Amino acid sequence: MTGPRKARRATVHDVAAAAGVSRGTVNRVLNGGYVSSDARAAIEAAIAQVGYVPNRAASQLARQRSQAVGFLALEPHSLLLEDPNIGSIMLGANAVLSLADHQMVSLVIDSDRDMQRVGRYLSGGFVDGAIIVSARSHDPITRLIAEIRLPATFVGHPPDLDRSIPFVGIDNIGSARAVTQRLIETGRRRIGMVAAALDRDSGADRLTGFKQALGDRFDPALVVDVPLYDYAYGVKGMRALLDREPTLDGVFAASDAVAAGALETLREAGRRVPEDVGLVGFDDSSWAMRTQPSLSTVHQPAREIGRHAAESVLRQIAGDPVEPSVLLDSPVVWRRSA
Amino acid sequence: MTGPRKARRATVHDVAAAAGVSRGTVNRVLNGGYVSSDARAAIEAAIAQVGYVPNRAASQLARQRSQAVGFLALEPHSLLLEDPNIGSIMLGANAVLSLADHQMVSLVIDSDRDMQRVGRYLSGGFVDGAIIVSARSHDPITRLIAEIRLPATFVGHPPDLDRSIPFVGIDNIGSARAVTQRLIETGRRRIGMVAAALDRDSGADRLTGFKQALGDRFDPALVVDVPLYDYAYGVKGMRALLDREPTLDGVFAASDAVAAGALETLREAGRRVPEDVGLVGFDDSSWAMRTQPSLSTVHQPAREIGRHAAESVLRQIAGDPVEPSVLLDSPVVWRRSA
DNA sequence: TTGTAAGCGTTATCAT
DNA sequence: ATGATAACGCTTACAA
Repeated sequence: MTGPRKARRATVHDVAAAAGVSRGTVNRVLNGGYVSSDARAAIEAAIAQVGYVPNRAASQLARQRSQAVGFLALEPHSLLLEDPNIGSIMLGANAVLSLADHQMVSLVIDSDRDMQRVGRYLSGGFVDGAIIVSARSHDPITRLIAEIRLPATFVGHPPDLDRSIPFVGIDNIGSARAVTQRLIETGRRRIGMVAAALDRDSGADRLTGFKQALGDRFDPALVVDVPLYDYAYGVKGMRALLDREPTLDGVFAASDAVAAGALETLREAGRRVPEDVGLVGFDDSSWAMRTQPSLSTVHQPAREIGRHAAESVLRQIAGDPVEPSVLLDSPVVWRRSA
Repeated sequence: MTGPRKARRATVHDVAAAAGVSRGTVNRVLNGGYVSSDARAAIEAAIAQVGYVPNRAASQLARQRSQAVGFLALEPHSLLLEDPNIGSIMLGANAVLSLADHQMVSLVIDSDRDMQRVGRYLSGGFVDGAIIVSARSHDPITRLIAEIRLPATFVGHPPDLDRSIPFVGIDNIGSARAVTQRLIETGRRRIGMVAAALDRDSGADRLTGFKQALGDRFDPALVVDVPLYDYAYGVKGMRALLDREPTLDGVFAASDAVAAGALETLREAGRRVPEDVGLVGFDDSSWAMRTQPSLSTVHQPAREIGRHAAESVLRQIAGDPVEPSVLLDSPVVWRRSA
């Protein structure tokens, strides 16, 4: 219970002394190399005895790499708290980084101050690469990364992408088209959309897909848009839509959270789903299974996305060629809401 | 577009050369100290000109500290994906660390391999301290932290706490008692509990509070317990409870997720909430507002918890005294389910 | 197979 | 106010 607040940590030097060999030899048993079994045994004993733990900062400085990869989510806090996919993306990415013996460090950016500090962290050589979720290319971090040529890949398609940074994502347009298409096929005639986050590529693309599916029958009056992928905005958007077009019988909500809000509004308005109105969402997030009825939606292969992003970064770090973009399959899953 | 894969980065040395001064002087403008304004101007110009960015690994090595604090969530992936509070805790912690110019790095532990690697990371001097969410003291990481005397504080009360590590949390027993109490006061006579995660202190404490509130009227037959705080287990637990005691009119679910599952089961069984059965949860997570009706529950001040934890770690790093434990207020919030 | 020594980029001490 | 210079702990040629 007593003792120095911070004991001096044993170094390679101490191990070498304890084992009666040179530091070079110690390093060889640590990092692989030719060592006699006598020496190896002595050194391993010494390591245990003095309680040696390597100092990564020193190693990083000498090697000029950190064996760490940053994971950044660039978004108002809401992302971290609300986004159903981000956790899975992290886990997917971590799984492959872990296998490659890289430490994933996730950095939260929640203020300008954070932005600055993280910038310094990244440029400080603390990570060999980075995975960036939902960046826009005017983000300071994005510029910084391009500038310092840090191996990085985006998750999601930044709108005006810096072509030098690869990305992995899904085909929002195609999936939105597909999900709308089925709404049409199941006989809905007046189909509206609660679009969201049109300032992001994902939001804009989902609207584009919706338009494409409807073709000539597309009616701009049947689209309302809200700023965020969010339950409360789903409520708001659906109310507006219902005001404009009380006879509507199909709705594409830009995300499951939005769909959940829309569902609540429809219920309040006395519309049954799916009997009176067919409703589809996007994301296949935890919302989708929790609503009553469960939501038909587009599945995002979040885990896979994370894996691919990590692989892409690792390849860049290794200096291997990478695909500038990969789009993963995001199939429509039909449940009960449409 | 062309150029070296990785440009050599400018160092203090380069800056010094470009400004025609010594490295010492450069360092002084970087880290504060007496510098003539001439020199300062020249150096600042040189910094911009050569594009100097400090190397944190070198700095860390020299200073023997990293200005970084680790954030670890020790739990099966589910935590990261499901736990509604963890994001808020992170944000709260990050806010205070950020103000103190510390980088929060969150490390995911999702496998034994991760555990090992993170262990090395922590002992490698990459962080000056750590915040640990939901550890148990037999966790290897917990032992390690105690061993290397890394400044750390727990979030949540580890069951058999290593007294040398402070913690911040809430009073699970008291809050469970309070929430059960109100169930009693509103006239419920046959009150059951879907307990969960009894192998954790939070789970066990909530059950204890429940017992305390009921006193003599506590009936062990009205408690079922499930392994995890989870919707699916809520369904399962509630079914079991209903089988045992069809006449029950009040239920305390160990978490909002569990309560949501229980709610669904009650609905399927034709019981109206709150008319036939009063239901309360715990956490005040996003579930609470999403269910129909919304859940009465116990509010966890997650943001505050994060802040306190961060402050505690910073104080330890600074060598200041810290409270061995702080319990934050977790008020009951009444909504519509009871 | 093992030892030696020169870095890696900063910081800190001590003269000047 | 400024300039040398020695750490910091590890890696990596190169010698032996």
